[in-house]
Amino acid sequence: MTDTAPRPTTARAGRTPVMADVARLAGVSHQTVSRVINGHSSLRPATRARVEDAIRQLGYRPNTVARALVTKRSATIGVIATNGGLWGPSTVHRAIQAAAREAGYFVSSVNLPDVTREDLAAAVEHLRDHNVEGIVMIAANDEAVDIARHQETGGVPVVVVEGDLSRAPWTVGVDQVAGARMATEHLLSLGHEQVMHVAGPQHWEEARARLAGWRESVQAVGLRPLEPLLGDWTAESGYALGQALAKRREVTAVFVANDHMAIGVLRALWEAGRSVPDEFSVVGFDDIPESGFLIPPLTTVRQDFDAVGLLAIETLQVAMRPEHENAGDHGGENRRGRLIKPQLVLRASTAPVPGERS
Amino acid sequence: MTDTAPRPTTARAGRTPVMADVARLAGVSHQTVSRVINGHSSLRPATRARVEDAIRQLGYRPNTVARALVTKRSATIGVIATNGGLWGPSTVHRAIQAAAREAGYFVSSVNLPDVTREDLAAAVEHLRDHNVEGIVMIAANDEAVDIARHQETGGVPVVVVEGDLSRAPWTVGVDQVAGARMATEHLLSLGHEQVMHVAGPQHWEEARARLAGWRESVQAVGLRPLEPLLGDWTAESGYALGQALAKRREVTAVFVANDHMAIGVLRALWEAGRSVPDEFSVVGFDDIPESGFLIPPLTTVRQDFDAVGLLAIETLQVAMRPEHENAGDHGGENRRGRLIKPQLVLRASTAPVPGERS
DNA sequence: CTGTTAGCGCATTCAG
DNA sequence: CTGAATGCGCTAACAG
Repeated sequence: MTDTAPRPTTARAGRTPVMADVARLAGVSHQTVSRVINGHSSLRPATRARVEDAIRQLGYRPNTVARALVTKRSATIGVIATNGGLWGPSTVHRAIQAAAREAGYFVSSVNLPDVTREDLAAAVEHLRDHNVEGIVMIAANDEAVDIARHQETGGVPVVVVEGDLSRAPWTVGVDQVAGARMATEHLLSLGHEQVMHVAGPQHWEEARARLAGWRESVQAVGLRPLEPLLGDWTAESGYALGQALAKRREVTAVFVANDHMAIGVLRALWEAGRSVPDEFSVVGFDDIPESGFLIPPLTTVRQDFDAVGLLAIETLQVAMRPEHENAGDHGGENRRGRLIKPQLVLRASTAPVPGERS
Repeated sequence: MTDTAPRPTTARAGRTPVMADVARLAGVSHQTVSRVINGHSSLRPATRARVEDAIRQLGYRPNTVARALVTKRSATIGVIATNGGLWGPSTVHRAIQAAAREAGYFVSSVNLPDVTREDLAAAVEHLRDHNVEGIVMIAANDEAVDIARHQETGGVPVVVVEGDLSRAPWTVGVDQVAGARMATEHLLSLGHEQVMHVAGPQHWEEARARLAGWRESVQAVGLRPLEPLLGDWTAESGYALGQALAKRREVTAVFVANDHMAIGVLRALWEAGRSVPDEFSVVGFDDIPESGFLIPPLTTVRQDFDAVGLLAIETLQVAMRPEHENAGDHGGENRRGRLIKPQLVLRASTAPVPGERS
């Protein structure tokens, strides 16, 4: 910017060195430098050493932007997060970042406050503009999955993180239905005659899956499922729903769709004087770090988010391979996905129904 | 990739259109296209309209990578988060993303699991490689601030988010000391003879600032501060420390450095049979969404993270202006920063000391 | 007001 | 095994 007299035959001081500077110092052409950087095999060890020396001396670092311009690759993947700071999605996000770094990818994230179709589309465009090689969508609501399914990404492969393999060609996640069943069956096995469900917002696939798992389990023992209570993932909604729940003396057990809502439920039950677990059993979902320290410590379903992150990146790498370029076109034939099994964590918020010994 | 016969005079089908394609369609030079895209003023409305039409027809989108190569700007800012999923930093992170988008920036984030000097340096390099125009560091521990202070960023301005203006040239954050004082003074005003402090990890500036605020307040009323209990931000550590705390009958009030630890403290107190707030008062810090639904609802200090995010981006934009290029060289002369005042949220976990009417 | 000429920093043909 | 040309898609001077 400020050089008025460029000196073409020598590295200009104070400027970040470019490949040509290295070449000059090593006494080779700039292609040769390019070759050692990209680990080309056919190079005399001596020249390679000279070049590497020069690189070190100059503190040269390849310009990723220039490289991306010519290769049309960027070694970066995009992440679209559509969560509002929820613990689960945030944790997955971090796990994905870590896994991506491990795999040598840079990651660019877009956090969407609202999850309208337009915002989502804009995020994809944004990421495409930056030449991302693949995209991971976290906490996909229905709109997000639509975009992924319809391949409205200009050929950029998308891996969706959710608990239903049937909606997008590439999916990874935790088996939500299985988790919900574990929770519900645990409650049932304790002798509870009915198990209520405090559900998450039904435009989230995870919420629907947990509800489905609960319903299946209840029906499996010949019961007619109660009308579920619908929350929005927050402790506040859990509290409101918990107040209603506390009044229904015939109910003695509830499976709450996440731990945050469970906190609200616990509070409402406590306020109403219904002792947990003596009179009432509660199971959550997520195993947030605080769950073991609530009053009482919460029995819940743990999801291995690190595994999800790893799996997401692995899957994306497969999806990015050229032979899968049109994975979406096969209407599901080409589907690949894997769900991780969750785990029930037993704590003090569940107990046999009063007056029973199960 | 697969075109074997490029047709130089016409837009190749199936390829994403470039500027030249638009120019051809509009019957102008590609430079003119560049001008309408960059909102140049001197353009005949007619030509501009023709070009815009062509852009729309072709669905043309400028190639950001190519643009970045020549302008050395990228319209993206980097965010380095060194939190392990803590609620505060994560929330700030989202707020920053939102504010950056609003300001027209793309953001690339790097989440560091470990916060070693090397990792931090690597993250900075990573971001520089991608031509970020500025960097925001969240939840800076001491190593992070060192890097920012010593300008080891190759000229890329860095804004640090923390509660101490004196450590880095550009800082934004919440006034931690003020928040801690509000919490402690509230407890003192309730008539408690002593206020204990459960502190965060002392290599975090926030933790030290909250401790300092507590200590100041205690000393201000002529008391000798007790030896603080040191935790690590987690509910688990809060629980362990809370157990020790419960045994000390002379203590009736505690200011806990964050809400997560406070959850553990609440649980330990409850287990030990020390009723909150009747026998014991507890104040937290953060106001996580669950705080109002704990047993009992937690009195705490709320930080306006959205404001922090906005301020961070504003500050970064100032720092990125050319005249500030060497802000770090002035050894503090050039310092700019602003702290946002926190707010005490009164709930049910605090009450006058037993047998008093304050 | 618009077109022409360069060149950003690199990888990719092709020659030797 | 290495070097010389060519161009990725765009913006920045300069002309006109």
